Amino acid sequence: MSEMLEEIREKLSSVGLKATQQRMVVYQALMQTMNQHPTAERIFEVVRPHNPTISLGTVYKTLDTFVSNGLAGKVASDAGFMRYDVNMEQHSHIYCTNTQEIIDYHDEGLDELIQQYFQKKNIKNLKISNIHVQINGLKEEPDQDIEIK
Amino acid sequence: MSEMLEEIREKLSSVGLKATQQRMVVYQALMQTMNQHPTAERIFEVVRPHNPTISLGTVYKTLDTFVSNGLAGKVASDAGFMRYDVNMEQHSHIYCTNTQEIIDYHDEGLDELIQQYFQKKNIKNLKISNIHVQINGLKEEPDQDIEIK
DNA sequence: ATCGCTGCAAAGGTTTTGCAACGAG
DNA sequence: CTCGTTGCAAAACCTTTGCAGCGAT
Repeated sequence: MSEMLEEIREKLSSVGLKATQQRMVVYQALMQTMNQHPTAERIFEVVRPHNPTISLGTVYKTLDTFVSNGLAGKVASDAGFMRYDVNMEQHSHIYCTNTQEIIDYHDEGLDELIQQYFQKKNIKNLKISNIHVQINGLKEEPDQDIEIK
Repeated sequence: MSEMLEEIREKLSSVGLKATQQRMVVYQALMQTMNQHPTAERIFEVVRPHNPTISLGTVYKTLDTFVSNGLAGKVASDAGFMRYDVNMEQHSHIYCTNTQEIIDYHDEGLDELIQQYFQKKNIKNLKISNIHVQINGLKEEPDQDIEIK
């Protein structure tokens, strides 16, 4: 079977976690639904059909385990529930007001620009760990993707 | 008494809302605690002593009314509850990892810089409505304020 | 064999809702 | 007077917790 399973297994053991069935499938589901920035419930829906005995509580626990071990991120959505993200690289988000999508946006040029801006500014008593840009907007053609050149 | 009450009354009627006692005091509390980005519960605590009959449910309803009428903003905190903000000008937030504070940060230079950056970039199918910068960091001296020159 | 993980169900905390009584315009 | 607003309590919602049994190392 795919070497992806092996990769996940390694990822888990690299942070000292047992490679249980549940963790394997939750991690896979996170990867599959990465661009949806899924909720715990969503992961549960994805995983359940092929793993009928997994419980929602376990999904929550598993996701939190990933977060504490740096394998995933967790962000509060404005609708009041949590969304998870396996994309651990520095990146920003584009929120589509009309389609409700959250699109990952990685742009080194922008990151550098902002870093430099703050270096020039003289900020006392704040050690900046990271900066996150949230772009709100709407798709003019909801059915089509956003193109960035 | 202060002309502030009159200002609030006007603000309410300008969006077509009745100036009830409860709305008046909730709005005042929002202003008083502006820099704390209060939760509904916090507003309730502030308001309750002087208004012993107001209920938490009313605070929630009132805050939501303000949000739908553009009188306040609502943001999900990473701890899983909502925080409210009467500062309706375009502004960014500094999150202090150690003190849990959320500090308003308004910087036209930064806003312009980012606007220009995106104008130069050629983005198709996205109409940007606004951009919000979230700066995460920690205070080196938790007891003292952050200074930005 | 051990110790951590899972599943279940119950509890927790925040926010919403339904409805009768109230009050601002 | 009228219709929107309030207060209360119950419900809804998402997430966490406790614990007995299970399973990965």
